[in-house]
Amino acid sequence: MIDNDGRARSGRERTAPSVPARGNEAERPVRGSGRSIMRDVAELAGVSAQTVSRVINGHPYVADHTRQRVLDAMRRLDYRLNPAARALVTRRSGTLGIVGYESPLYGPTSMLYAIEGAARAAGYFVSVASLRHLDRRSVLDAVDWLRRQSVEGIIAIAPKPAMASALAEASCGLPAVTVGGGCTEALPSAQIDNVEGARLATRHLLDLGHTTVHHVAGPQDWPEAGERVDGWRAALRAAGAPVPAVVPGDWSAGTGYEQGERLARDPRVTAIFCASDQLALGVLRALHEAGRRVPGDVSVVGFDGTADGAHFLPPLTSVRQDFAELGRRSLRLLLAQLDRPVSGPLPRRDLLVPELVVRHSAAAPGDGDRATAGLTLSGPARGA
Amino acid sequence: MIDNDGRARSGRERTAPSVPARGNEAERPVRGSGRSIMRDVAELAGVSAQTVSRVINGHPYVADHTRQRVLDAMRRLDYRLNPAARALVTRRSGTLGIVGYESPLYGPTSMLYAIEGAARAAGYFVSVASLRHLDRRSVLDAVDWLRRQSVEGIIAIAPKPAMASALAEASCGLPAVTVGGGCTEALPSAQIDNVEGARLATRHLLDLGHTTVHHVAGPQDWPEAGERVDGWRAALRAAGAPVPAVVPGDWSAGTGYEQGERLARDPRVTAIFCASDQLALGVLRALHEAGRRVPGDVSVVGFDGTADGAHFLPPLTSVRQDFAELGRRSLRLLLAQLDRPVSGPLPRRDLLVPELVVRHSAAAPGDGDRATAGLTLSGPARGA
DNA sequence: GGCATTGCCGAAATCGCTTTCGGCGTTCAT
DNA sequence: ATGAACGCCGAAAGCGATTTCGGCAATGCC
Repeated sequence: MIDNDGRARSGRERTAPSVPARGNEAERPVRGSGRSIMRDVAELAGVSAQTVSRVINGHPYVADHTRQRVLDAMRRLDYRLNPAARALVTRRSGTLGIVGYESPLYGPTSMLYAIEGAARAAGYFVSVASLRHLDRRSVLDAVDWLRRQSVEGIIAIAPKPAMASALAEASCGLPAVTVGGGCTEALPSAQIDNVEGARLATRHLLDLGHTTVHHVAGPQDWPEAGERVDGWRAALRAAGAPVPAVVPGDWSAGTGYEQGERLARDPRVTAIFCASDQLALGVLRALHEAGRRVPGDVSVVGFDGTADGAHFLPPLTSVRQDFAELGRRSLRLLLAQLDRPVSGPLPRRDLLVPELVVRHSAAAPGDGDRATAGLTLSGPARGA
Repeated sequence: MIDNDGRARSGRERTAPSVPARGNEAERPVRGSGRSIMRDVAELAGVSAQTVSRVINGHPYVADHTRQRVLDAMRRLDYRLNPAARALVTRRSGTLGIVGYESPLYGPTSMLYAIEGAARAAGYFVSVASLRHLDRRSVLDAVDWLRRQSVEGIIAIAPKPAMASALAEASCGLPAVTVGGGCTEALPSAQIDNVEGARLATRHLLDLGHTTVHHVAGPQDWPEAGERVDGWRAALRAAGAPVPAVVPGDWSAGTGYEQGERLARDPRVTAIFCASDQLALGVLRALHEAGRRVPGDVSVVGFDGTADGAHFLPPLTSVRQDFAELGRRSLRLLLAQLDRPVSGPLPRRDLLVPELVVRHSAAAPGDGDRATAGLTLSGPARGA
């Protein structure tokens, strides 16, 4: 066993056990610090390393008793496979990247963990790259950073189209999906069906007997806000109801309050659909201050279905977005790309239909005394 | 170049360029799909692979013009280092793990991204493991999962002591820190100085002239809640003020409202310190309904300093926790452990002193008319 | 002039795993 | 009886980087 340069090869022979295998650990504890490698397991089990590999990877053609011996040895040595070594040879890192952004909003933050949970169930690690700003440049940097750790796919929690298209550009050759408002033709995406959600909310108010519904919208440059406007308008048109001017806003309680004050002064306003629960919170307060009872004088419906909404006064009827499910769907979209890189047409857009959560902020017009009497005195409802 | 088994070695020789280097790509595009490896760069630059390595790792003893040639080659080939190969030999994955949990609370969710940002600045990847439940078992699983991808250290966003100690146990041998409420002797941690924050809030109310301050607390099994009780009590004692019974609660607006109703009925209550902004929101509403003006009749101070608080009615004076900074501090603690694994005594507990954000919900007792006159009519303040 | 030092760079070994190739012994079909 | 097929397993060759060891020139010092 002499190499062509004349030097003896270092201790790789199974017949030279006295040569320290790694580092300078004089003794290798049988029950060790998780530092054992596949060869240790193989030796202890009396098989070769690749049989151990076969066991780990669930290959067939391993005798049951051999498998047992290997598994025992793994347990005794507290063996942990080295993912880097595996990744090196398989060319698969086993990790997915998530591009996320810090936001005071309820939705985006709760999706991340859901995605991770689902990814873990599918055997993938998840690493994140955060966005400092919601702009192109940040997305490009984040994707580049994720590529550097050779993620196998990327999910971007991207509320704006500019971000989605930046992802499409930067991820070239890498499976990627968007989730949330921003989406682009180039990439599959999972989204809430905002149009349908808004329609649900509006129709609910119409069905209760309101002649029309006013809408406090989200920020103009977020597609989700626009879609909710569309749904609201469509429901109104379908019912032959007059379509009031959109009340512009952002997602915050602050502007909800401001716009709510204006709406409160208009006695013809009996139903308001808000693009977010926070908006609704502000509107609710403004109405309350103006002496207009909810839902007696004015009905209000929100959008988000946050847990806090159940504690508003009165408990807020809202359109619940299941962010966790949305996260899981986006992962499914990504996994589909991963399994068959060039498969048939995948759904480009997985639309998750939201659900109306009826609580107590919406009622028939003029139904005030009966509807609110109990509510105002009792605490907030405990519903989820 | 014949191996001892008699078979010719496969194409590793630089003199056999016709042998495809990898896979079956017939031609290797100079401007390629990021699939080039270090040897390609070396060839193009006319140097050896380890010189390329030296350039990448910033080793000295590389001539300037050589370095330039290598950098040019890297650019032309769009070369990306294979992290798995590096990790395999360096035994460092370059990634950190974060154990987080999904929560409707404002704080925990915003720390994650801050930590990631700081970690990226320090050259570390970040991968996450989410907790389905806030219990021991989940923490153990999450840490195990992170270990499997050989993270170099772990930060746990753990609000309860049981979780911190589970981390301490599971992370054995791996640098780890906790951030947030839960902490254990065994692990360093970064935390808000809740005692000082509560003292700040209480003293602020006392300084305004209130004879005492009532406290609506957070959930009993969260240390953060307990610490805030301690700080409140300490401030009261230091001022010689009577110490009312703690009003128990959790973090939610719902219980804030419930407890607020009770407090509102007690005319002696002129100042309330709430353990969270959400709690304060509920209290505010209860007071408003009871016809007690804020801050004219009753002053209220929250804890969190959420952006929404600036839009409460009236804008909420609160104790701001800088979660982003907290995240960065926890990372610093971890990095310190990483650089010198057995260094001297590190700060076991990095206490971040929060800051009182004075808005308009607290004033001198009986100061009602002047203080609220303008506020009630104007919109919510625009302060951060 | 001789020798050690310094600056720069290359050959080979190595990290721990998977893959490819092939070797046995049994069983099955012919 | 014989060849093929199958079940089970091992040897060796990588994956693409870093590390160790060493080589060669130019320089500094005695």
